[in-house]
Amino acid sequence: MAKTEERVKRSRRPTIRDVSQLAGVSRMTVSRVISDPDLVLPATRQKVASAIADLGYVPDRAAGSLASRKTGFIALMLPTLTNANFAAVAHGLTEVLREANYQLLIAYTEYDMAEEERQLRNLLARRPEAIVLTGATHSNAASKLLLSADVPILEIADLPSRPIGHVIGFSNQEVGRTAARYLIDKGFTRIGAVGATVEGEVLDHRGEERMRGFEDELRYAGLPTDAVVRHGKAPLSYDHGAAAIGVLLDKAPDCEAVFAVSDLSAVGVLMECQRRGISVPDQLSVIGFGDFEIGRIINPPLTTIHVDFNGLGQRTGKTIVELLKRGVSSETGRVDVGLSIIERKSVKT
Amino acid sequence: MAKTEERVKRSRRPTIRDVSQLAGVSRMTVSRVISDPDLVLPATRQKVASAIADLGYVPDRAAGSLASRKTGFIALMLPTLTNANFAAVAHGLTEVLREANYQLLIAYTEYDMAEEERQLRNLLARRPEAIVLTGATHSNAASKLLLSADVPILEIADLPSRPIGHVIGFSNQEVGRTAARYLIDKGFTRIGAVGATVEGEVLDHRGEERMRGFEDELRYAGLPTDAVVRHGKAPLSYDHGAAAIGVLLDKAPDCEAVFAVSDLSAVGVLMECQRRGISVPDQLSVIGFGDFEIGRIINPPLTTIHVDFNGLGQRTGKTIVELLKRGVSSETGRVDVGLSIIERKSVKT
DNA sequence: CGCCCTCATGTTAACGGTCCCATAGATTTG
DNA sequence: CAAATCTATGGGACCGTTAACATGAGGGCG
Repeated sequence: MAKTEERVKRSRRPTIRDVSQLAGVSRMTVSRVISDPDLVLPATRQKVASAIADLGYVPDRAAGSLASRKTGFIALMLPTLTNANFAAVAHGLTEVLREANYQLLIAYTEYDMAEEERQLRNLLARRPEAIVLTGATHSNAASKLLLSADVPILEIADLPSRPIGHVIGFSNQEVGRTAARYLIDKGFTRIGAVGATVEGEVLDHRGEERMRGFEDELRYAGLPTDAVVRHGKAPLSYDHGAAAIGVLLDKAPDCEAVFAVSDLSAVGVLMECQRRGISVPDQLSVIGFGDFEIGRIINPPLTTIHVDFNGLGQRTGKTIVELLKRGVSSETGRVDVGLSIIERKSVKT
Repeated sequence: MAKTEERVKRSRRPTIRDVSQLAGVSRMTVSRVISDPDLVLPATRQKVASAIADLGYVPDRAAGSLASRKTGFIALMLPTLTNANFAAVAHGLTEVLREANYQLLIAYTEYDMAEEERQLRNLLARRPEAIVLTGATHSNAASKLLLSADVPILEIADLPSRPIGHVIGFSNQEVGRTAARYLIDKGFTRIGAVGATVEGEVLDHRGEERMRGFEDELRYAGLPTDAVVRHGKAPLSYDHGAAAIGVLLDKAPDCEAVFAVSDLSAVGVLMECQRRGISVPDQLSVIGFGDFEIGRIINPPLTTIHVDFNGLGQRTGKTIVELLKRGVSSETGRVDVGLSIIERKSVKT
């Protein structure tokens, strides 16, 4: 009178065992109805399905993960969620992964490398089947953790020279260079830029790459780089641009054209110029990066460098699905999704 | 020569067993070093710690969850991630939950109720210890699932009349009413609004509540509601506002003041007005909702209704931590975080 | 000096699924 | 028509961890 009849336990969540008993089949059959119904006779399937419905059974993926060694998690590490382009990446990624029944595990680092490491450790404990990282700069410890994780690693939104996994991205340096070339070709000679500072633990590597590319190209053209201003810290936003352009104009009042490492900053620049009565593009030309929606709507519409972030997310998702379908493949792909200039009205022609 | 000595298995991930053998202690001791180090003698702790480091051991939370019946997951369901205010909620929530070592599981529905149900089922299979929902309108099946989940449910960013769990939010109707009252008090009599349509499965309940509150207040004041325009579908954005104000002005060219259910739309309205040479606020006053950063930076700065979304997220996080600490408590709290008008320059005084 | 505590650690049995193999009946095949 | 193959289902071990209880060594105390 012990063992068997302790159904007295008041209302825990139903398990697969409860379902199997109610349906009069084995646990394994229930499991099959859930994960691959075609293996089960329609009549049996029906019995099981109604037992599931009656009990309100919801399978426990933690138990399933443990047994099958597949968690269905994909880890995504972002600098921040409060940036439309990163959100777009997450969005595109989800779209694709949803279909394949993967669940995204999102962590964000606030551009802080120590935090990245902590977050990574947390994520790894969940045994993701693939790991997606934004940007290519990681601490040593982080790299070691990643390497020993033994799952596909995807580095996106960058084009690192020494990647540790698959790469799907674009060159942030090239973004900077393209912006510079564009302005130089328009005939400007007094050219500046605004970005974030690079001190401390909290920094925006990808933005800094864009700044460097920009400076390189100015130098290459024999132009001065003294109007390239690093001000405030990531994440960049409208206020950043408004403040930074002030600093820039103090330093170089004769500046004719400016590159902002983010459209958000660029919009801040535009608004500050309106306030100061500086006409864009007549007195100052502005080019941004990111092609945020606001740039299209603002007056004057913002000339910017576009990258298809949503598509980048989708592409990453497809790669992951592909990779996981055909087992481990350690050949590391490298995809450059490229970039394009969107010419609008904020640069004088 | 069987059983014991099959360490030949080439390099699976190390388990707690490997660590315990290397450190010469039991598995339980390793477990304690990880989850509550104070229970273990410093010397032992040290041995274990270095075994962990040597092997690069990372615990498997799926196994841990199964055994301890605690997953450390908190589920968050949002309409979309591409909205700064929802992102801010996620942000505030994470800040708090990080400390307490919970991992956020984010799902988004694209304002689609069928999708909400699917997502909910996925989330539930992960056994979250609490579930956070935005908005208070759910399908019947979803409500049933939620109720039987037997974990705290928090409904946020709304103030439902018949809540199914804890509520931390504000009244979206009150937002609409407040906006209307503000414009009425300013002496306007020809007042309109722009929001999204309400047809089909995909809709923005919370936005619609704001519209209703607005209409109610107009009616209460004896004013016509024919300039309240529902156009396009959620998620709202800049383009929405630009398009919707066109529709509104066709219908009611004499409109003096307009409420946009989202700042994003409001900014679109402002920009479209600039393009059409309509002076804001001289010819048309505009008030928005959400206090998005862009509204502060734009010219003229946007008058809007502010809700502290980041704080709302934090508060939600704290409530969850509190709730989980002191075991199940089924008393359902109700917190109104309130709202405030931010007067800037887009409404004529 | 025996007794009882406390503290550090070990032992055992779950947790809720799925993998792998076995089995019995139905169906094909030479 | 016996053997081989296929189909639908079942049985048991196992995934990696922790809860709960057991154990044994040391310390304080009357």
